[in-house]
Amino acid sequence: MANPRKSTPPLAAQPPVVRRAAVLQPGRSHGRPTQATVAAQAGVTTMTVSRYLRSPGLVAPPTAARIDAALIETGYTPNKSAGLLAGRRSSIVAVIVPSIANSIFSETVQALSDGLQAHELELLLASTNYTLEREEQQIRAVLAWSPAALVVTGRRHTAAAMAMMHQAQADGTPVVEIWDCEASDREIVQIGFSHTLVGELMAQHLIGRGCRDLVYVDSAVPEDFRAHERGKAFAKAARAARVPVRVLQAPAMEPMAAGRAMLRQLLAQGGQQRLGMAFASDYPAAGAWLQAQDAGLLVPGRLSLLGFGDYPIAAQLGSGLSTVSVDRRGIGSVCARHLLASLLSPATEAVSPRQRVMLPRILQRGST
Amino acid sequence: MANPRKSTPPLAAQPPVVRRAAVLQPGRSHGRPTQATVAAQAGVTTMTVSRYLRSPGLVAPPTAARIDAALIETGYTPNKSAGLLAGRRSSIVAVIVPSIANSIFSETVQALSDGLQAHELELLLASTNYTLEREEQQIRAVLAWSPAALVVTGRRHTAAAMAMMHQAQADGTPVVEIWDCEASDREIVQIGFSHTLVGELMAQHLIGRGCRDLVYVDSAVPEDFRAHERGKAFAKAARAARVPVRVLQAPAMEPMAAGRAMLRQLLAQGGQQRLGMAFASDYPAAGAWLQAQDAGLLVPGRLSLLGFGDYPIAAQLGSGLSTVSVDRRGIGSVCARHLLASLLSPATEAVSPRQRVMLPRILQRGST
DNA sequence: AAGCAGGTTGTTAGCGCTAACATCAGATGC
DNA sequence: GCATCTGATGTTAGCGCTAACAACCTGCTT
Repeated sequence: MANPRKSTPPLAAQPPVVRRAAVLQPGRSHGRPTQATVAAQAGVTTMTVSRYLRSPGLVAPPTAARIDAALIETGYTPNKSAGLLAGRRSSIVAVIVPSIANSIFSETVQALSDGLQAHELELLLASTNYTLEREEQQIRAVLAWSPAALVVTGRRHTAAAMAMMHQAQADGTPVVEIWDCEASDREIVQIGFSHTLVGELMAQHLIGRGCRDLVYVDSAVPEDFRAHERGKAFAKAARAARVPVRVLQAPAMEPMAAGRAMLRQLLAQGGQQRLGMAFASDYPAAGAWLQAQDAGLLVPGRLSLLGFGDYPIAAQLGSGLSTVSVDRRGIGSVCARHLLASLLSPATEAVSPRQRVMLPRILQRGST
Repeated sequence: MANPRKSTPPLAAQPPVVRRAAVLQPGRSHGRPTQATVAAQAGVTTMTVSRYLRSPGLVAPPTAARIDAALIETGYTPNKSAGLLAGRRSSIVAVIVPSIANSIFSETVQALSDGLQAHELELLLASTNYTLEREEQQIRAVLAWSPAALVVTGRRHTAAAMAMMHQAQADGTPVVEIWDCEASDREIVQIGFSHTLVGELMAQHLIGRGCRDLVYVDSAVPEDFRAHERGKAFAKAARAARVPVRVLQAPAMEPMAAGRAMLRQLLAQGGQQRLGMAFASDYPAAGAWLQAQDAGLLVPGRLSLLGFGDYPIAAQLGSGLSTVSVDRRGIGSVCARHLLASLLSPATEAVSPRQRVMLPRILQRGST
């Protein structure tokens, strides 16, 4: 196979420096340096480069030094797609939340991200805008990246989404549902808390504080199932205690403004009983608190306000807004730990508890 | 090469149904159905399946129908890694923000995500926790996925990060800096606003409202360069107008609480001039507003408060908190549009404006 | 009847990387 | 001195998909 022409310069003649543009075929390559570029530079084969990158201990120190130099000189960046395709080891964790902007989830995502970063896992984030249909699409889309794990929000999904989740789990991909913890007949790990329990606690607290007319101000978002579920449990618990209760849907506007509007509306209707209002989140509750203050209403005398989420604002309003504290960051960090554990030892995954229940707590402050 | 043994069953003998588990080699395949599975089921080659998936118009209707059926029956999920490797067409947009939890960025990310979703682009999100070093790592990590585009926050980066960004851009990957718009000698597209201008506007506004003692309450985060920059410009503008000015760093605590603490501290120091406080964001400003109210301080008589960001809370506090409105969602949607445009026609990218400047506006409300 | 356009499908090769095995020198044991 | 082992590197073959092109089959022209 040697070139017959004598005048051909010997192949061994070291070219000065292997440059970026020196692509072999102009065809399909995109010009970025690959392991082959590095290998040529270091005078080894790609396998040795690959080996060095993944387990440096396996290559001899002098070779390692040459590869190191070549890595720097070429400015090599690994190609994860190729690595994933060849090695079937993914470093992506797919996370699907209803909303990125909503701080209720973003803190959980942040904690999850923090927990995974140390282990070189990256986040593929998708939002559903509170739509099951969109969630199904997003699950389908992220699964195409063969993620190392899949994290979804809540326990309600379309049938197709459910099927994909089970399929993924059967294929060995850990699947976790966060922010909910209820139905336990399924095989999906859940990390969160019971929204039914939250609703009950909220009702009990307001009743215990002497409220004799209860209102739950529900989320205006149709597919915010968890808020609705809290409302349902709230109403049920109130009825069980024979306290009049209404579940009202907040108007579809900015949450704090919606809280103000709801209180205005209720006050316009009159009623002399001690009113207890529970909200789907602290924001409308804070709005109502500000509205009550502007109206000179006695809180918690005439009106008790109870939020949900323990956002910073709740602690800052006057003597404080009572609320339900749920460990938003905790869900993310527990999830991260769970994923790391089951990725490291897939066998134990089936054994580990199917649910990680976090306990919501009522934080009583000045508003109740 | 034919098998010499006569008794070998003919290879052409059609197996009843190609099932999931029927992998050819037990070796490296992971069992998920591939285009080959679908192709076998539909009686065509993988190329036809691939073609159908990407441009259905190119395959004959009867074939299309068979492939469709096979797709459903096998439950095929594409493998994006393989597609990316073979086709060099990425559907990932990498976004790097200082913090996911911070709603200042999450709304931008949400808008960006919304803008990209219609075009089947997905988000690879990474957060730097306000560290340039971490940002560099994250850029390196996301580039390994050959993203279709790279979005980073701000214009300050490590030298290595900068080099990677320029390299990526040279390789044809659009790179955008969001949330800043200042240095224009570089080749990176910027979408945002001038934080210097914001600082000047804030100072001018407070001076114009009669404040004769100015304070800028700066972010406690060391690498929140943009907040510092607003503070610097604020101080400079105040000095130019010969108004006494201080730049104080907020204590490292929850932002609203920090705002309260700062006001307490300032009041303890005395001073009778009309005090004008500007904040790095609406949250500490809101904290100070609540603190002023608790202390019975006359706002805006004795004290003027000016926030930044126009968060919902600013509009809800009593007669309103004056603030600087910046189009957080707008940055994301403009960025999405820009990316889509330059991905569709890479040629025009160089021609298009290097900066998309958004204008901050002072929203005067009850607090100034 | 040969040729040719146009639509449909197949063949080949390779994207960049890694698993599994093969190779080969040098060190060790008996 | 020869088998054996060990450590370092190379070879081969693919992961699942797609670009480029080749092949084929109509139907239609000349």
